[in-house]
Amino acid sequence: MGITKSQIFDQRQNELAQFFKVLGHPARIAILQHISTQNSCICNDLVDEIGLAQATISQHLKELKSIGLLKGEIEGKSMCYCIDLDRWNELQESLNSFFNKTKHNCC
Amino acid sequence: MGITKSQIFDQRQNELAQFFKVLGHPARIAILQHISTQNSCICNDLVDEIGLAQATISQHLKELKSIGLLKGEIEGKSMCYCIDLDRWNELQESLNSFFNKTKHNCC
DNA sequence: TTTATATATCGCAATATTACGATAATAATA
DNA sequence: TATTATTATCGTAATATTGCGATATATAAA
Repeated sequence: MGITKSQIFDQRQNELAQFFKVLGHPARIAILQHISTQNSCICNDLVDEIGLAQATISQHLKELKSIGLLKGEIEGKSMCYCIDLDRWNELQESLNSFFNKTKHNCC
Repeated sequence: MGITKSQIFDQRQNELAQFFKVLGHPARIAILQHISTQNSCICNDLVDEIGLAQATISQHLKELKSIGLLKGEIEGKSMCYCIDLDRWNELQESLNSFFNKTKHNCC
């Protein structure tokens, strides 16, 4: 197997899980943290900073883009990757909503 | 490869990522949601409710236990799995702290 | 135009995850 | 004690993820 049975869950559950999944890698956490400490955010910095190969960083950036957390603009010969603040806040709310709705104590 | 280079990240980054990773599967989201709607929380219910095999549910429960989100007590011949509310709140705070510290706009 | 720089994508190998049937372990019940 | 019910674990197959070198692409600079 190895394939997640997405069809037995609803869209909200799949989306929420996908979002958590993308954040579920230390390199992607580190990338977000590094970007947030900078005023300019260029991929090349990340390769030196994080210590993974350029191809690997590029792949992680792609996943962060896939859930809308990063937006990238071409700036000269490099890319300017930044956190999309609207999406960031939206996801934080979405996630807090899950936490607040789900918490329950029975034991 | 396929192996995450945890050693190049700090403990906080690895922990945070691990936490996100465990929540990054729709079955585990569904399990938490289902448990939170019940006063008694028994694994056997989950198998019918979620639609995955008993062995699979048991595996997912184990992962949720691994980050402390669930606590289980033996109750007769079945298990009572519940959300550990202290840990739940702790993780929610930890996660909000990450979101609040990391958000930044440069573009 | 040529060269250098920056990023994305492809292809692959190693490892991890997901799912499940079979079976073990444990406790209640007949 | 034998049976039934519930959950955990083992073994395995299918698929996904991680990471990287090689290469393609695109822009700036020489």
